[in-house]
Amino acid sequence: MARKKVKLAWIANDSARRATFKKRKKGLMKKVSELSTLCGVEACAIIYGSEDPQPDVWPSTSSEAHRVLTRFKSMPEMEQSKKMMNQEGLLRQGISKVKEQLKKQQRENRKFVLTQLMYQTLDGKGLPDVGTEVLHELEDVIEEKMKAIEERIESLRGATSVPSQLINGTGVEMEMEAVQRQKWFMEAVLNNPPQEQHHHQHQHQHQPTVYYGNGGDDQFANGMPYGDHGSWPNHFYT
Amino acid sequence: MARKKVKLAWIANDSARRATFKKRKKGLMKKVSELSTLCGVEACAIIYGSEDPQPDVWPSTSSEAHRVLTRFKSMPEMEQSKKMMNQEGLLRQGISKVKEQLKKQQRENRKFVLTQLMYQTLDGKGLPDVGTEVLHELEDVIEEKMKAIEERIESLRGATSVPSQLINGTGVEMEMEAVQRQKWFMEAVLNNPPQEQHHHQHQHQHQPTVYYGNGGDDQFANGMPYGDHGSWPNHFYT
DNA sequence: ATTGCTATGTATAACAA
DNA sequence: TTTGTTATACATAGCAA
Repeated sequence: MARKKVKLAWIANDSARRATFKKRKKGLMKKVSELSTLCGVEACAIIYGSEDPQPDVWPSTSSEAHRVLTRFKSMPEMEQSKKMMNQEGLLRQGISKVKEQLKKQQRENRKFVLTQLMYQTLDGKGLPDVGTEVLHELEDVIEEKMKAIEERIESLRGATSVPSQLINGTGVEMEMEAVQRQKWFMEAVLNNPPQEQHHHQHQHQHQPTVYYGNGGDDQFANGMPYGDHGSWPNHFYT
Repeated sequence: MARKKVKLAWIANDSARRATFKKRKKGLMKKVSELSTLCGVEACAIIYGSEDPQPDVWPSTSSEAHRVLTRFKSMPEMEQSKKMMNQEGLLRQGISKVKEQLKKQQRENRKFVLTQLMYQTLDGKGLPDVGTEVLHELEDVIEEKMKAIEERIESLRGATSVPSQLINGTGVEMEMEAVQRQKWFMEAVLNNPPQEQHHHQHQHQHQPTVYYGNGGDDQFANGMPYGDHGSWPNHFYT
């Protein structure tokens, strides 16, 4: 069972490496042939086994292979290297991937935090001293939540043909009301000229870690709402 | 959703074919590079797009590609680019940096989620069905919180020489009690033989994204608690 | 080493935005 | 068209015979 994720590195164990090589070579050849067939393009793969001086080649008929190779070699190097997928390309791809993940997570984080904020307020904890931008985001979250609730009600009414009276008791409507109230509250807050926000720089010393970064698209920026850019979740308690 | 078995034949539809070509080419390149890395063999792939006269090629530098091709044609070897190493090094460094951030954030996330969990339980919401490992983590968070509270009390007593009676009313002691209660509750839970945790494989379909990877220290793993690996935050509400 | 098996990791087809 | 998402098909690591 393929239980591990397989470290992308030279496999030291001899027999394991050979086994992997065999399996993967086969798979690779299949892929090349598939690509060639499905998309009707010329393709070629050459693989040298560690010991065998005889490489495995696709396509099988060397005439075809030679055709591809010749075509390749007959073109100036400058042009050749343009589209080459090299280690560098793969690495860049890797970075992008991680960075993408990071951003994705940050988005999810923010949403989670906002949801928490919403429920806290619903619980009567009061809304922390957040900026207008945050309030707008909150609004979006609430809207989304409302929509979800409405859909839930719809499905209850429609799919199972439940009499509307029976929906009482599911708690859905109460929740909806609460959210609705919250929404109005939000609007009220937003329509009030927001006071100047101080940045009590040194009152947050006991907060956990604080990252810098601004959520822009800089190389390695971090967009978590935790930063020093406004008042945030850590203010809720403690 | 890959619902079809994909007939192994030329894809007539133009845009579909292009899309497939793009995806599969990328996958193929990755495979080639993996094979080369894992088994330490020389390999090369050349793919001509149906329109672009420029082929996509692996491996990296044209010199490397040529080396393979040349070997295939029994020709002298070409030299290796050295600039590559530097570039590669820098890129790897970049990946490390981003990955580190990712991990840091993940830790932070987890802590935040745990804190929320703690307060939710304090609010009498009840503890969700989490595993023992999570409970242990919760314990740590609570401990840390207790410590912070105690320190706060100390500073109040010491620094400003406030009579202990006046500390009542700051809410600190009440909170401390609550946390203490919580702690005991935790211990009670922990001492109860934890029920077998099912992994309702197909009951979480509405969870957000699930990444591959297992949170180990693999190349591009993702260790967020959000995944499919247990019961988590999304279960708290709605 | 080879073959066969199966639990997992990955690739990607069909959609959706 | 590109990008993102999800359900499936597919590839293959680790084992055992």
